[in-house]
Amino acid sequence: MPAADLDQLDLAILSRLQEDSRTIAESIGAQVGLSAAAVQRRIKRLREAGVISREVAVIDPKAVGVDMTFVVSVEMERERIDVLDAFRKQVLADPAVQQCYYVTGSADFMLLVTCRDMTAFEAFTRRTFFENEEVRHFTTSVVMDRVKVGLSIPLTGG
Amino acid sequence: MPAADLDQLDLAILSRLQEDSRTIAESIGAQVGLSAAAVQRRIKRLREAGVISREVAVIDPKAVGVDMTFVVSVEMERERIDVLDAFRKQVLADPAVQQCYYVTGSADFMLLVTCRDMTAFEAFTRRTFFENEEVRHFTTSVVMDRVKVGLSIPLTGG
DNA sequence: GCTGAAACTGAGCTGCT
DNA sequence: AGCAGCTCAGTTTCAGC
Repeated sequence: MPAADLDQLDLAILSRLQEDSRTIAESIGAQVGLSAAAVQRRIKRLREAGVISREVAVIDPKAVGVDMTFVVSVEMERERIDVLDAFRKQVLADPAVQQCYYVTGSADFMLLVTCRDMTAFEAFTRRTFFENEEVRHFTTSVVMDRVKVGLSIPLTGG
Repeated sequence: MPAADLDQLDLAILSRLQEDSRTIAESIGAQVGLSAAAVQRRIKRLREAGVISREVAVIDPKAVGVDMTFVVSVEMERERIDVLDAFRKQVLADPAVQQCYYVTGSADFMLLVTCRDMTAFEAFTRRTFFENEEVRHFTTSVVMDRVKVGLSIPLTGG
């Protein structure tokens, strides 16, 4: 859903909601100079237009005993559409894979993987890479610190 | 806030909320076999305990005219605490940086950067890398496809 | 068209059992 | 934990700009 025409008020509303989706409309309205009802109407439109694609709870990984994060770059044997699509489907179905990007450069895919422990990660590498003939090479980096974690979009400047 | 003691009901609730934080308690209760009030009480506890760290709106980048994503690996000149901390602060303050991880391996940091266009990305590389004496090397991969984008935590198995 | 005000609906909260 | 009532945010209606 590309290029909905958004004015400055919409951007201000989005900016607040991507920080905290539970912010009440009255608070946003007070900031941007709109009534609560007007803000809610805009939010509803933004949702229906797909500008707000979803609203999610972010869970502290440590609290649920998932404490390890890995950045994995993957190089496929051949860049064939069916091979790439098969890999896409595999990572989409794998709950350990938080994020997957198809990228230019020497690597084909960049993965962000979370696991309970090293054993779980080894199980992941086996099912994802070693048992896949089409994976030529993969490189793992262990995340020591999640310096910044977000899905926020830069709405101003950028 | 590590290792709150969560039972299967809590995990089921979290599982729903990290997909859609607007799911009403009654719907979750019907699924897990709890009253709406009980679900709401648990959600409140999960928030207060920090298990649910935040609730955010996910915005479609294309809808706001931000259409380019990059994966950037960064190698610092020296691994000194003050140098690393300074870089941390810089990326935390930069709205173009969605995610930043401090990692093991040849690279020191992995960044996920979103920009409106190539010009904006060039401006980012200048202010972040070229004007920073401590950055030895950086490698950019252009994201061609966001195969999977999420912050969800694998609550089962994993 | 989009706004603000007010009435309506519905979900979250709280006290009680 | 469940139930019932209360509270408050979101929704809809309406009139006005």
